[in-house]
Amino acid sequence: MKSRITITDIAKEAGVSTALVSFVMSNKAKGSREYRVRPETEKRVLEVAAKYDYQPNSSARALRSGEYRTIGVVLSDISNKFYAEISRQIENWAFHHDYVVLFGSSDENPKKLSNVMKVFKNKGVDGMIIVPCEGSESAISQMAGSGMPVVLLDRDIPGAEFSSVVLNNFKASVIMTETLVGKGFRKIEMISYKTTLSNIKDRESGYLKAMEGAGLTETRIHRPEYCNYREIEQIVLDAKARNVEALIFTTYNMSLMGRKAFISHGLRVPQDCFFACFNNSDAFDLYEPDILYVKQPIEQFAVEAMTLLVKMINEPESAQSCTKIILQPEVVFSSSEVHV
Amino acid sequence: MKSRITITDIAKEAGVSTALVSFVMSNKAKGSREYRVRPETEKRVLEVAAKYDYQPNSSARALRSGEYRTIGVVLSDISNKFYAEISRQIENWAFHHDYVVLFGSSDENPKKLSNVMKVFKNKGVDGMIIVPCEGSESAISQMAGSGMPVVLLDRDIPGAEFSSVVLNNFKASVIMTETLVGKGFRKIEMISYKTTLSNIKDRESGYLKAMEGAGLTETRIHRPEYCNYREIEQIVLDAKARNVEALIFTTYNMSLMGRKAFISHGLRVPQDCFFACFNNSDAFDLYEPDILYVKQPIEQFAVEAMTLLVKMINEPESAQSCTKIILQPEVVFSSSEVHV
DNA sequence: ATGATGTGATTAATCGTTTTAACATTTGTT
DNA sequence: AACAAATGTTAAAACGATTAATCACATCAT
Repeated sequence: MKSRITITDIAKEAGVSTALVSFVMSNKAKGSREYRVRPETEKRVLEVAAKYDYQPNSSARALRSGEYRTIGVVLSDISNKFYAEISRQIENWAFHHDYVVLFGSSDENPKKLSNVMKVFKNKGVDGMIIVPCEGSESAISQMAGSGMPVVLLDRDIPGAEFSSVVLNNFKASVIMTETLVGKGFRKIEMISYKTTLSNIKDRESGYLKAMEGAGLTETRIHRPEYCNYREIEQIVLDAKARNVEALIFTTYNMSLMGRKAFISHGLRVPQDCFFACFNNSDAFDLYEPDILYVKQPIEQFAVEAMTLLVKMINEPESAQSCTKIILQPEVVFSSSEVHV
Repeated sequence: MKSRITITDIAKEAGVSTALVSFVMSNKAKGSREYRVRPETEKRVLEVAAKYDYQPNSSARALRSGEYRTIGVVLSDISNKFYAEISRQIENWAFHHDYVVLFGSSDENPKKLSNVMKVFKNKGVDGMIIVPCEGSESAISQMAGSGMPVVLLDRDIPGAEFSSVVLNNFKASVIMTETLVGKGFRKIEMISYKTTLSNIKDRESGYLKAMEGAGLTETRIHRPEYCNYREIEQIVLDAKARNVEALIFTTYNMSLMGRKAFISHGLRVPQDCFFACFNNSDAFDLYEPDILYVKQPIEQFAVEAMTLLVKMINEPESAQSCTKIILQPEVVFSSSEVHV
């Protein structure tokens, strides 16, 4: 039973000290004047390491150096398609940058979010990417305050000093509304919900701003109490009765329920009422080429967030100043393409 | 700048040795005769630990004990809805059992799968849950052979001695086919693809078996070369021309393309041709209450796999014998319910 | 009184790295 | 030639836990 081979084995076989092996393996400052290892020694060590497929023990490394090369990601729900896709991109980035990712879901529950963060911190992560939920500000604040690099994703907490990567939801909403106006619709309403989170609030103000800009004073934002199907259905039916020409749904789940209501009651797009939303779904692509939606730059979300986070990790002084990255939205019509 | 507090701090404050603190914290064999700590001492240690919110450093613990309390999960693609939902359940189970989960995607590429497994092993996981892909047998074999507990999920590799948790795909396919026969269809065909993976092969044999059982000799399994939309579309159109009464799609992606083809060419379900598949989609629920599909027991997948894996981790002797868990399928009609 | 047994707690080695400080050796400068 | 600076390399001390071995003491049967 040959057990795992260690740095000592390599050092012995290469005829050098463990320190040298460590220097070579973690080729810190390689190329700089600081890196002082004779090329032939380096070659010898590398050869031995390769021969035994030596990989430094990450626990030992983490224990000694305090670097984990692990990122914690807390989403509201990883089974939500949007977050699942972001997770995929984050994982991909991490894989290519020698990081490893822990995923957790908050269920939109601040207590759960706080617990998951604690578990991650305790487990040892160098930083966290968080999709904040309603009421999670203090927990996140505490975590960031304890020195943990944190980047908010998708949603920002207005007024709070966190680094974040979010879509320009305001602009997206403006473009979307203007597009609808451009198609000749005048009676446009929005279905949203009561929240303090930035992404939704920005979508609301974008709508109002664009309506005002178009000289349309008749605006309306519905904010159902529980956001369940019955409420959404009621709003849709009511809108139809009042001859609303277009409905904008601000969340993925509500837009799914909205589509269901449309279909159940035979509302056709675009003839009866136009349908616009902020996240695409297979369901829409498949059946309705005339839906307007915001194309989320999934990969960019992941890359920007990870890059920013890693920078904060590596340059603690930069971690103090908070950086807000705002991604450009793209508003498109459902492509009718099936992506597989 | 107060740094992380350690076991030594706790020991000092409680006036005991670090060993004692360790005993108390990891209350091994609590209750058994082995656990020899005076209750009042234990209480004192616990109080001090609570006071400082002490959490043992997991790197140090892992380094010394070899236990990571971390599971590696390698799926084909975490952004695939089915796997995203499984991930959610796995994460949930882990959270409640004090484990943490690393997720990775193989992209159905055995080389990538092998790399991700290596990264996970090197990072330190106690065991892995793997969705194998075509050609990954040797890599998984090697990993399992090196002593790493491994449980296959969703797909099994026929003939290989791996523990696994899979659906009874054969039975699902039989039920599905019988249901279609029961609805009066006789000309039923299947759209599958060339593979060695168990789940697909079982679906094929289930279909053939049920058809034979019903005395229907006219069977046909299509196996498109590249499984792209053009091929699927062609098969669907051809089937329509030949008055095929029902089509069974064996994979999620192909069923999406199939639906697309149905819709593009105005085929209605059930009037023109019936549609059956093995994974539900939002898209189907939303628009077609008459689709037949296999309801995958998502939570059971996760719970069974994790339970089995943890058992293998904790009882190395049991890890030798391979356990195959077969989950019961449920075949249902698209519910027309929107789940949010 | 003696040795055996049981109980509660401690000592110190160990896990596999990283990293600081020091040690040689070579090179460069005057 | 003498000393400084640069270049390679190493010894040894961490990092923060776990755990085998040991110890000190009390209890108890003989």
